[in-house]
Amino acid sequence: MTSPGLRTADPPKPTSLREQKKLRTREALARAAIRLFSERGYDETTVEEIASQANVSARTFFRYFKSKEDVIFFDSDELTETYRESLATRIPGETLVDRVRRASRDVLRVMGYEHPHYDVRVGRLLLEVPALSARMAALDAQREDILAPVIAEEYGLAPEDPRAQLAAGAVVGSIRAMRRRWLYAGGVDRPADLLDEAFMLLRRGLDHLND
Amino acid sequence: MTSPGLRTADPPKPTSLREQKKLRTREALARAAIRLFSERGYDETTVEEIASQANVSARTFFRYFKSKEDVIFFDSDELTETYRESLATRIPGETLVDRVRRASRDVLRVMGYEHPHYDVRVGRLLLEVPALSARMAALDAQREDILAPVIAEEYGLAPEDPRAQLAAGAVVGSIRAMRRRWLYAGGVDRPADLLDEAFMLLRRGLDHLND
DNA sequence: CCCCTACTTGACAGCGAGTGACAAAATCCT
DNA sequence: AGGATTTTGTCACTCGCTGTCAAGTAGGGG
Repeated sequence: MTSPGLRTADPPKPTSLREQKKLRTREALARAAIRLFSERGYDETTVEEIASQANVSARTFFRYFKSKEDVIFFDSDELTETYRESLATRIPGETLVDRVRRASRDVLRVMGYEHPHYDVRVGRLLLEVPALSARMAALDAQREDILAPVIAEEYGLAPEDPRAQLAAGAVVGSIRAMRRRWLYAGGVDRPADLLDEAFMLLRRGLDHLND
Repeated sequence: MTSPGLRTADPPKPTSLREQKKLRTREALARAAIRLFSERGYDETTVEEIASQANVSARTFFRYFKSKEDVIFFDSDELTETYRESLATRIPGETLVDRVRRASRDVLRVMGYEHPHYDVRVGRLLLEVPALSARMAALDAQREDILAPVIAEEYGLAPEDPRAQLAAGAVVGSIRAMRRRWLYAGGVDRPADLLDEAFMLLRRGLDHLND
């Protein structure tokens, strides 16, 4: 609904000389931004500086990213799609909780360890900088909306049943809590481990939804 | 941590002639802002216009509110305190879930029906306008931090036990989901009713935390 | 009643994010 | 190479927000 991403017409081989340069510029901007953000903070970094580090004008920055914060979230559509597809995939014998956990882990896997959100410094910015935490909240809401009908179907409820929406909210809320813990409780744990712990605890609660 | 509110020194009778005028100005600004926001949207309303409606300069607006969005959240500290105190109060025979529900209802009660957040139009802004949803997320996180040790104590866990934090995240996530439902599913239900439904469903899940 | 002090306000200047318009430069195609 | 297309830089502008400073206003003491 918000960011169209950069996935519009790659069928005709996007590897023209022009496209390569664009890709390099985009990456240079993203790298510079993330480095500056984590070094000096978000508000303390101006778009002018980011653009300068990528040997480009500030105006050009906004041609690649809709906003300053977009440089952190430009691949969020891809991750959301991964989540949706993994949730849609059913593996025989797999419980609902396991399916949700698999989907969450798939998202982490697609992100990869070099993803900026894996950086604890950047991660904290996601919670502390209003513009970023707002995007984060929107993404969580998006996942709730994806998850709710899946839960509803599993329990034979209507897609918009409030109980399913509530359960989805609880699941996403749990994940958010573990994310916060990861970022503030030393930051030593791996996100995937905390995720596992969350789902281990969620299983009992969620399994009682159809009492 | 963010907004000091307007609750600093009212013991020595804040009803001097000067204070009265300040209060009226503050209220005029808040009313004008909320009216303009809900009529024309947040981004479409400039601080200049708000100030003008209150017969005051834009500079003065920022003397009363730290930011444009603060005009919506200036009483959030009071609500957080209500939540904290209600959670700290134990009523004999009351279960934990009932206690959390009571605290949430107390917050709604203190807000009162004339509170801007009761307005569906304003409420949607809280989810859609980045600056506002970021504040909302921060408030939810704050409540999680208040709730987690309460849950921990109830189940004999350490205050920072991840299970308690996760449960708190689930509870707050559930409430957030019901809030979203209230704002988008027609907006006919009363928040308090959805809250009750949420806690009815939460009871089962939460009661299995100490398996 | 007046003046002194403290507080409040308005006007101005300035910064950074973001956008529209237009011209210059790079790239692509033939 | 030349023309069409795309990308980029520059300029100018709006709006949120802040610092500064001078002017205005209320309250207290003489």
